[in-house]
Amino acid sequence: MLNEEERLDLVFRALADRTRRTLVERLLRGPATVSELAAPLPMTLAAVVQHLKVLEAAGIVRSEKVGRVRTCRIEPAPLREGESWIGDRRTTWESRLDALDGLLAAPRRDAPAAAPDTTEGTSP
Amino acid sequence: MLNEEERLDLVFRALADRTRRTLVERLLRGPATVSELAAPLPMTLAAVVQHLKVLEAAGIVRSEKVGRVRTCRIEPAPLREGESWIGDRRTTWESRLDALDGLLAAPRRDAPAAAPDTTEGTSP
DNA sequence: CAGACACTTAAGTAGATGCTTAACGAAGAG
DNA sequence: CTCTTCGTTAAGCATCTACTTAAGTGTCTG
Repeated sequence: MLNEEERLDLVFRALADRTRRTLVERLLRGPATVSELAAPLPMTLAAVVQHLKVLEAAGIVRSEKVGRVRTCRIEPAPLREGESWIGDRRTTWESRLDALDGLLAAPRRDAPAAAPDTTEGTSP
Repeated sequence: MLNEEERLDLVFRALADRTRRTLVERLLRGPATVSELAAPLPMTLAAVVQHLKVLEAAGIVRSEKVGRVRTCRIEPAPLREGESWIGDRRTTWESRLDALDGLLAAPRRDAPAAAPDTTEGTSP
């Protein structure tokens, strides 16, 4: 199985291509066959199949073949994982800013005066 | 200037690498110089500089040189843009599922019976 | 000034990506 | 059974990526 870092690699890499994002948006409206997905796109069906493999490797798309037709649908969990990774970090960032704000807005006499910059800096 | 699609390409591509995600996490704790960022990583400083260029191209990191030292910090807006792209799509997906749920849970006699599958499908 | 320091840039390389064409396999339709 | 349709697979190709080493450029420091 894949660990979290590997899954994030695959999810972000999958989303880092306009064609693949277009495929995702199409699939949000409902399942579709490979041909249906390829039809509006300015490339060969073979190329679309390759993009779908990238999305499947990331777990974003699941597909099933019936007869000669493969039907694809979205699997939302990996998208949620990518969204959360960013969201968690953004939250960290924002609460760090709030903490700094607090320090600047209500400086206490008994606390050390505000440092010139932020939290970090390699100590000598 | 970059349009939205190009910005998303750059943001997701920037996040699709474990080393760059590590750099982002380090910078969330506060600004850091190039050497500080490179120190814990198992690669040359030159490689780290190249990763930082990718992050800067995506707008995720901003940096400023004072004397011979370049200090880097996070710029949260592009992260938010990536997060929103995913979030908006996930919301679409979830409300689509809710709508389907509603149809299945409370089928009305005066409405057409539930279709075998979901919304879409190329009509004959 | 000399030398260390903090990058910067350039060139090279192995491997991945995003496509194409082309040949094939298997399922339905006439 | 033949012909299309739907998809798969392989090969090839130009480009991009993630590094490396090596040779700079400016900036402090003693």
